[in-house]
Amino acid sequence: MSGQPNSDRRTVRRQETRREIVGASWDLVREHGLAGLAMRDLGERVGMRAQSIYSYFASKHEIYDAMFLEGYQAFAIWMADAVDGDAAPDPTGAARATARAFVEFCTSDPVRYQLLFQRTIPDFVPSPDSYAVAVGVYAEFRERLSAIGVRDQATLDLWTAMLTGITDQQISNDPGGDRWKQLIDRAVDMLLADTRTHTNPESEKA
Amino acid sequence: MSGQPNSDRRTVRRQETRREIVGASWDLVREHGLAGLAMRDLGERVGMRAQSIYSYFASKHEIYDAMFLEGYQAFAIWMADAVDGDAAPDPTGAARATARAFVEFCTSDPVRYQLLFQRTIPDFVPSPDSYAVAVGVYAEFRERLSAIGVRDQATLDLWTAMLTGITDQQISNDPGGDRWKQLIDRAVDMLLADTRTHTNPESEKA
DNA sequence: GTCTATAGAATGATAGAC
DNA sequence: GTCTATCATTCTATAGAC
Repeated sequence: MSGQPNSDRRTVRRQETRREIVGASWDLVREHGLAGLAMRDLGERVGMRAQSIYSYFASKHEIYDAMFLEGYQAFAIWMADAVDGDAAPDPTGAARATARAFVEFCTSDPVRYQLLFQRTIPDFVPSPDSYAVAVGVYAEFRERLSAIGVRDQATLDLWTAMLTGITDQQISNDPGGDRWKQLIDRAVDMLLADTRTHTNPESEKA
Repeated sequence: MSGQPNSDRRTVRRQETRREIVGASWDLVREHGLAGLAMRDLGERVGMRAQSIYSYFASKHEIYDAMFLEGYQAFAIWMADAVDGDAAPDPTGAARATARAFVEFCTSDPVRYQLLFQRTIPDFVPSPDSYAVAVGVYAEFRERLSAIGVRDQATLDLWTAMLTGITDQQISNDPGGDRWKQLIDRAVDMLLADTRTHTNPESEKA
């Protein structure tokens, strides 16, 4: 039959354990903060000694890297799902849906937001592979905004500032609540009006 | 003449050294990040052993607390100065000046912004005294926005989200530049238009 | 692959001589 | 008030037995 069945099984088992370790890491950073991830705690959580984890990941940064990659993949799926349901909605509706999806993704898991979109872990740099995925996913998001009418850089910068501003305030000053989230639609309307004023219709086709 | 001249001199000398330590702390956190402040480095910087600093501050948190207080006092002065120059400007001009002053204060010293307006040092809680000063200064800022026409909570939240969003993006993605800062006037115009739409003229006098 | 043992480097803070 | 000496803790990571 197929060659090296033992080897395959081992590979599968190994991948499962790696996933388990990454999953436990997410739990721990949600409890103790992103920088508070300790190999000892992690080992205890998955039922082995801290040193044994090095059989699966060469370093702690490699674990962060796996989380970083997983986070961006989750972001791509989340944003795709958020638009699938709507069959050709009006422009305002589409813009609101995109903005809501983005803020909801970020605030639903503050630590993940921190890992993906803020620079807060000392000395952590994503691997080239993970970074490439991140860049691709970000390009998708940019296209989504482009479809809404956000095309030039300055306008895009204004949108990202507004949406991350709402996100940050929500996370910092009303975690678990919706004090800033409920301002999303109002913010989008405001941004759309501004965008239409500042976008030259001629250059839109460029 | 006056009693206890020796004691007075000692007190003055002591205050000077405390100031020197706090100043060196600012330098160090700008170099190594807010969490990267180490007592050993600090001692080296002020020309004494790390242990000797404990004669001036009971703990590292007490040093953070002194920086926190100093930062809010600097904020109050900065914002007051920013408006003094303008003799009864038009409403839009006043709003722009306030927004520019706020963002400029924050981006001119990212670590200070982090200490004052973000929650990022593990286990650091300002002392009641310092916190009281912070609350007072924040109330002043709120009044300043109220003068611009920002009175209800939701509108205030939208303004803070926009201004901190611009600040965060500027610090994170274009440190030292002005890519987001140059959007301030546009953002203010946008916010003012929105604020006038959402504010009931009747309730403004309330 | 998991363990014990341990290296090696930081850190904040205290005790007590001077 | 400053020093030396030192404690106590925490952490990542490696070596080698089993």
